[in-house]
Amino acid sequence: MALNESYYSEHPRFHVALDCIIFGFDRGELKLLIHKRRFEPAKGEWSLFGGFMKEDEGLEEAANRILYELTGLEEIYMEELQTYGSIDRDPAGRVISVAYFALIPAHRYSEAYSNRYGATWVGLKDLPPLIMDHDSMVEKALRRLQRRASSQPIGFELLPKEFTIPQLQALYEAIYQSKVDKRNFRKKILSMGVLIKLEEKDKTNSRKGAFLYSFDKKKYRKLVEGGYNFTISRV
Amino acid sequence: MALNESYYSEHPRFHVALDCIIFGFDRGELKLLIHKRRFEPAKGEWSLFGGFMKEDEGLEEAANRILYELTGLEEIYMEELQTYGSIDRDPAGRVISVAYFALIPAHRYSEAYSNRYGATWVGLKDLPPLIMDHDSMVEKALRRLQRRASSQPIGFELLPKEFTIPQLQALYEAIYQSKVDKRNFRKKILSMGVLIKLEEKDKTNSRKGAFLYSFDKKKYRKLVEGGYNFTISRV
DNA sequence: TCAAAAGTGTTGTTGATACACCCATGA
DNA sequence: TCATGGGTGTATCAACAACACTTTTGA
Repeated sequence: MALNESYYSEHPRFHVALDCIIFGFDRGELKLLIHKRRFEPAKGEWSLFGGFMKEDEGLEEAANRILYELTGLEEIYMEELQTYGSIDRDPAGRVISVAYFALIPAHRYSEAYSNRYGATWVGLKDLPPLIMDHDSMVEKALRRLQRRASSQPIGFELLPKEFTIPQLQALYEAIYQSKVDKRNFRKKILSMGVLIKLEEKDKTNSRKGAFLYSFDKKKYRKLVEGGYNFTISRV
Repeated sequence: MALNESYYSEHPRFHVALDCIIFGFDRGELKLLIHKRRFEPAKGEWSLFGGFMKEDEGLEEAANRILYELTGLEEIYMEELQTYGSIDRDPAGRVISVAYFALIPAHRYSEAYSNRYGATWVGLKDLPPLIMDHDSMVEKALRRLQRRASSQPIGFELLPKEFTIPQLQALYEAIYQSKVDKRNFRKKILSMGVLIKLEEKDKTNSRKGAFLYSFDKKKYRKLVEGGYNFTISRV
């Protein structure tokens, strides 16, 4: 800190906040975890989850802390989305906010946390207006999700360890917000050879039941090392 | 500011800096604009260009200011790369740095600025070690540039308004760091219909001379609106 | 027995790749 | 006249898109 003072002290300092755009997939719908803000300004309005960075933590660390506090989950998929720093983005003062985009397996998110923090899963189509620039963060996050989903196997972050192909397809349809051809989808995803077919079927959605699969992370890693490109086309 | 005090004042504040990864293309080589740092810590070592954000400017504004001060150029292609905020990234104190990735037409960059700021164009392959986490910024920026170049027509940001196809191809080869087939490249780029063939030839590189082209921005915009996807494959 | 979701192949089209020779020109 | 870089076309292959019927089973 002594150094800090001597070299940089003539420069202004800013509050640094983090906002998390948290996606989940539940009942065939892509959802966002939001809540009603509990402090001024804009108390009571819908908002993303966020918090201020502390003196003794790094950025990523802070984002992980906030996600952990909110969900009790660790090792969540998370990446930086963008940093927002307009002068007047927060009416209560100058705040630089780093937006993070996270995917959580909704089934692992417990109600207990929901009650504690007033968190609510809201379908993307039923999203209320959010405070400040949070709407544009969500918009950008969705575009990022769409791009990522088509070039990296991140869909699996949103599903249980064991899932069916129709479930996976429904997830992609929710992300792309468009229908996908059943046969082509199966062919493509299975041809990559990164799904492990299990013995059991899941019968919650049909009488016939659909086979369960799991994602073979190791095999995927090897493919990537060999230059393989995961792609699921958008239309 | 009154509000700021009342609501947020219990939270710490941080220095916010910006670092610019500035690419240029000159003599068939992809280059980076760097300089020897003029203040402590790490004075005299190679560094990206950067600066601290001021109280009365937004993030993008600050990035544009820094680029303008350094190059005298406006309307430069620029996008946020990532925000770096490890606790110990700067030995002199806690600084959150937002890294920006910029493309400038090297031919428009004047020597005058170079002298004033000690700026130097260095080929990517001859890059000296940079201070702090700047090396990883550059690495990430290069990957970003490669991805962008293959899906958006940003190559033109690095070339003069009028350029030849061999020049354009050399640029792509420099970005991808690999050779590209001449005939396939031509076919692909011309089939998109966003290049306008001019009358003149450029004879600086061959006796025969190569026809000059310019990029048709309007046509490109229309194509994009119609759902067109610019792609130039990587290999 | 029937409703509802799971599962299955083929064909045409398109885009990517690989590849070798002639052209124009100034020195 | 020749050395240098500019310019051109075709054939093969892989990936994508379109498309309709059968299977299973619980109610």
